[in-house]
Amino acid sequence: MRSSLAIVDELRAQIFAGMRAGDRLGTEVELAERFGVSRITMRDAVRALEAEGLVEVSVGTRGGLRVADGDAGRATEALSAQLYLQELTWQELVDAMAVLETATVRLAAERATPEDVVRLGALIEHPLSAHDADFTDQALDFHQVLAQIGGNRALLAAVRALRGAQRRLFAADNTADTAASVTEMHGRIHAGIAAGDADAAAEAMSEHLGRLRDAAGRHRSADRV
Amino acid sequence: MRSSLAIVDELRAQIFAGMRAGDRLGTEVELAERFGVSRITMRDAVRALEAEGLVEVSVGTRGGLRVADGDAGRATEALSAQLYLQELTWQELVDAMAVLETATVRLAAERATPEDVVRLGALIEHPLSAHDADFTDQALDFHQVLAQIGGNRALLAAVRALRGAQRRLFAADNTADTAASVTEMHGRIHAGIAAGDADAAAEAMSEHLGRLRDAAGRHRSADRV
DNA sequence: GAAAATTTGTTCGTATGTATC
DNA sequence: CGATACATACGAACAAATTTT
Repeated sequence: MRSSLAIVDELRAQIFAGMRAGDRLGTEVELAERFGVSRITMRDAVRALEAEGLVEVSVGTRGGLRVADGDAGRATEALSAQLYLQELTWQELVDAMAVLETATVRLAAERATPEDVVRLGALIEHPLSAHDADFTDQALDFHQVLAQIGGNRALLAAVRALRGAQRRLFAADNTADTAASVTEMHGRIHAGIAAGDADAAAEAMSEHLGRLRDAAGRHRSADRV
Repeated sequence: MRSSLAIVDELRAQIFAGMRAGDRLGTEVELAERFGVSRITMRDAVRALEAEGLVEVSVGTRGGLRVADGDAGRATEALSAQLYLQELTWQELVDAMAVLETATVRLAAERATPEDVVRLGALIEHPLSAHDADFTDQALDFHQVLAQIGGNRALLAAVRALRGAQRRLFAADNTADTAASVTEMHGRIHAGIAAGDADAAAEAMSEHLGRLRDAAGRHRSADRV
């Protein structure tokens, strides 16, 4: 058994037992001494904690380890990678999208500022064509910004975590038809958000997802994504 | 800039460019040579990839780095920690729960096997009292098993990711009244699942969440969890 | 702005534990 | 059981970055 794992567990527990973002944990050398290991072993633990997004490391005087201020980005990417590796079924993915996206689009419609409307609009202003490499990413950005505008960080993280699986799926399924449909539906969703009409936006989202489900889902509902 | 970070990025990209669980990435020494760094620097990258749950490391002949088979558990815990550190608002948490739990309870009602019903029932058979240290954990287990039965791994991961924030919140809000309400509502949800009645189960869940919202939410809707 | 102090980043060499054949 | 391949772990040292003086 690797001794750095025990250190990771102990420091994680320490953080959860009341520490807050920004609190100091000490330097590599101090911690190595405290746990009675070499600096190399301590570094193993530090890298793991850092990758988990739990600590931040800085060099120089007053540097060392600090409790990270929550940035779910890294952890969300890791979860996204896991869902990708787990090879979600098409069914699981569209179901999860339906649940999350109809919720975030309603929140977004209720809370969008004029700046938000502009930011969202920028993502549909210059629609890409189906064979453009960035097409899928731009479309996914639209949904992510929607979740951002919704303002619920837990739901935003969930939407982001789907990205890995979505990319694999949608990139494999890019026809001119679906691209046109996506562009049209995003436009209607944007209009609903701009008008502050949650029902209209949710209705457009629902139709958008329904089309995605029909277009590719018919012949692969049991397939892995 | 740390060179191990570039290595992490490159290997992550390589994994996403078509590799699958179990595929070999090489040994530490091979990879260190390939990237032109020392073994220690390579180890930094390995620890980070491992903490992200992307690779698995084994010793001995035929050992080295392999692409991990997706186990979302680790990444989900990391995300849970992040949402904890971000200090979600009470509002964000109950909204996210409402979205996720009403979806998973419906799926569970549709798909539960007799064994699932028994497993879920075991969690409400011996209700704990409010001052019991495990009360909150048992209640959260109930929701988690519900999501498991639902069979959607993306939604299950999202439900699990809320756990850190939920624990902090509910543990601080344990009165005998809420405990009684939780026990009663879980019982009704279980009955709905057992009967395969998605509407009844969803209705009970909705009331359950509504009570939680009312009970503690009145005086702290803007508070951090 | 320059020098000093602090701390991580990186390297080499070496020894040990562990899994596979 | 022995040989091999591999990660784990240690110590000493220098380079690079950052903050304080």
